[in-house]
Amino acid sequence: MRDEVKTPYGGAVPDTPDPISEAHRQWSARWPEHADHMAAVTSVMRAQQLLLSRIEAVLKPHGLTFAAYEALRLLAFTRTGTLPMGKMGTRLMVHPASVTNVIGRLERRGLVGRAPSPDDRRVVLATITPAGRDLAEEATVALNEAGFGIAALPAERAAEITAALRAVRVSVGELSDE
Amino acid sequence: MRDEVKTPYGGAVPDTPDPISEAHRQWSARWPEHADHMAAVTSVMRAQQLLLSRIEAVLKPHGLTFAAYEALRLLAFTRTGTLPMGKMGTRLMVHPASVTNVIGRLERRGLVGRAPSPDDRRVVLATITPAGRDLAEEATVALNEAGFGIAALPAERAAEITAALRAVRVSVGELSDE
DNA sequence: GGAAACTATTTTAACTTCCAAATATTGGAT
DNA sequence: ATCCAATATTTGGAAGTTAAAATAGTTTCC
Repeated sequence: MRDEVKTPYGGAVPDTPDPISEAHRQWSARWPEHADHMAAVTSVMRAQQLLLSRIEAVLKPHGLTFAAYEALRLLAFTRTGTLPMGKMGTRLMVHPASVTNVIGRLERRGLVGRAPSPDDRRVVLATITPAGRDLAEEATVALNEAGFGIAALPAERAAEITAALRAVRVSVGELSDE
Repeated sequence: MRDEVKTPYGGAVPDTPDPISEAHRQWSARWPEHADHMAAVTSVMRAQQLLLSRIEAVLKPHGLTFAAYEALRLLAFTRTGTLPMGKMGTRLMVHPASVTNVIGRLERRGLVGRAPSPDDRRVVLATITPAGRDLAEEATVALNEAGFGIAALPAERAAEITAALRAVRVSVGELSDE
């Protein structure tokens, strides 16, 4: 009886020992000075894919995608539980259209309410409902218990990743160097 | 005259100095033992978003998305320029349906051809055309020149990222520890 | 030789993202 | 007072993703 783990696709298994080292070698042959950059970018892409797939698996039983979870958590972390749509886009760093989309779906499920701002009628305020708060809390507990998909990774390794990637954010100008 | 860079959304600017440190602080207050994992995962997500947006900006003038570029490059790197659809999915680590999708679009543009395998008629072979090769080469040069979106990052920093993320791939079981 | 099991690809359907183009609303300059 | 430029959100459309089901072809094993 085979085990048949039913991996979601983020868990697909490569057919070479380490596809990234492999690609690095290939690149080195023709563009040696760019091979490290290529490998770093590919690593980020692949890590993101793996992590996202694990996180969504944790969230799925709670009926949330990662995008929905982030939106809900953002509102839950706000004192009043309310934020203008535009502000949410900035904080989550996603396109305004995406915010409209996610909040629309959360609204239909009664997890978030939507109302025009009294101060500026162009602005729409999203507000988390009690049900939304409960779900956010529940999902957060689940994610923590799952160690965000990398429970097996020692905390120091995790911190190294954050540090190494800070350089990317700085280089791209998201962060001031300081 | 303001500069108005017209940032694609990956380039949105946060409104706090470092949103990730911020989140780490928030998390530490309630779930100290998970804060590092949370921050690492968030960093990967954010870095991916930033890099993808820069890379797609480089690719756009050539009429390619990143997914399309990867498929084309994979074929171009093959000696014969031909690969079964399934194999492409494995190599690129994407769902078979995505391969069908991307190859379909490339085929319509004459960059790739498609034909059933003579050996096994379940199998469909994708083959890069001369036009496809030219475009792949052109796009690769552009990406190299742009340093894959992180030209400003010293090669050593790039290598650190690859090393740090290898731990994720190992922890998730994509790679054997060796 | 034929039924059953497995494999490869495509289709369908549900989501997500982003961009570009409306639509409103506000606020500043004349 | 009004016109014009900026701002906030939504809509519509192209792409990409995955899961699940449908189709077709191959193998395996009595």
